[in-house]
Amino acid sequence: MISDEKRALILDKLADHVLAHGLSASSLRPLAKAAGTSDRMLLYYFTDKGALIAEVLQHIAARMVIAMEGAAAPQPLPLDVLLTRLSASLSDPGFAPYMRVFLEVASGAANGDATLARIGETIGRGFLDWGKAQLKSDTPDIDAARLMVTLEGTVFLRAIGMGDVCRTALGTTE
Amino acid sequence: MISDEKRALILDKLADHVLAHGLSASSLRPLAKAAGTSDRMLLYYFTDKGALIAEVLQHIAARMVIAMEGAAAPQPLPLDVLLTRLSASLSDPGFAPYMRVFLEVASGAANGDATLARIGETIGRGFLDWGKAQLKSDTPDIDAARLMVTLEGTVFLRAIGMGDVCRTALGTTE
DNA sequence: ACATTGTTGTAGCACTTGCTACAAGCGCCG
DNA sequence: CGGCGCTTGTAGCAAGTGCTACAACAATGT
Repeated sequence: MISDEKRALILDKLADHVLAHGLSASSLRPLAKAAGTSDRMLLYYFTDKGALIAEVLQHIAARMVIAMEGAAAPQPLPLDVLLTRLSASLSDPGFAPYMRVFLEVASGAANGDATLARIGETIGRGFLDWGKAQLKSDTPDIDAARLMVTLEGTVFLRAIGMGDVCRTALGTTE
Repeated sequence: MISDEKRALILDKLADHVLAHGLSASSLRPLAKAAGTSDRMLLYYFTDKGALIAEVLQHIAARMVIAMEGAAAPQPLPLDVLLTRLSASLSDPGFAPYMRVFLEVASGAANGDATLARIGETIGRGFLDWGKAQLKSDTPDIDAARLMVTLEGTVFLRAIGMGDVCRTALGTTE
């Protein structure tokens, strides 16, 4: 087998590459080069390309959770305030890559990839729960769902150059 | 050159294939088979794969506009009513394929494909205007933006199996 | 010292990708 | 009829895809 540290190190570099270039540019040889090894070895470590991608995405999700904890507000906030705050965070250059791959995962899932669908849902549910914890609301479930829907909508629209529409919808100027 | 009718007929079949199988499964040879011709001929008709995809997506967008006109309400509706109506329409099996490729276009755009970004924005702006025309509102621009953000959010979330969250956010039961 | 086991490099396979060279067929005008 | 240009089929290329066979190496325990 392989040592856990080495595996974690490789996963880290693989995650970097996927976050920087997207899933569609993540075939075995580029990934191997990014991780400082060979495609041959990647398959030795992860058996399958599917398994590899699954692990890398889990790794990326874990990183995202950590990044989100750093972005958490000190106390719960009402929906509209949280919306503008998080909407700004999501377009932050440190955070945008996560949204890009999240979007790519969703697209793959919509096209029938069951693995991507499963991972996407896991990430999404985590995000939803995290949002609910940030919310000050009498109806936390409903508001968390609204938060989530709106935020993913802005991710979608910003991807096609309609960030202005997001700003209009949220009533923000910057 | 090629006759306009023949071109339109081929575009139709290409659009069918893209709507059914997605952009990622739309390489030249499958597309050619779907259109009843050869990859050689597709490149003869469209010069480039990029140009081909661009034309097919425009064609798909035009079809979507027609489909949306059929789904228009007889008179303007307030935001919340329109939201539940359209949200249901978007998951309709006749409409969902358009949302799937729209999502794929957005994902490609987010990953740096300028052509997809341009086409995605064109489609999105058309959708936004159409929504505004359906709205009964004192602040049509704001409400149209909110409509759009929310709808695309539901498309995103449904792709990863979180349709329940969409229902919670919109307060619908079915 | 030796055999066994785990790790790695080299080379390659079978396939798909977008695209092209070449030539054969086609109709059309002189 | 002859030539000319538009259309189309055959075949193929160079690059990239996931994956594998095979052998060499290193480590390790007996």
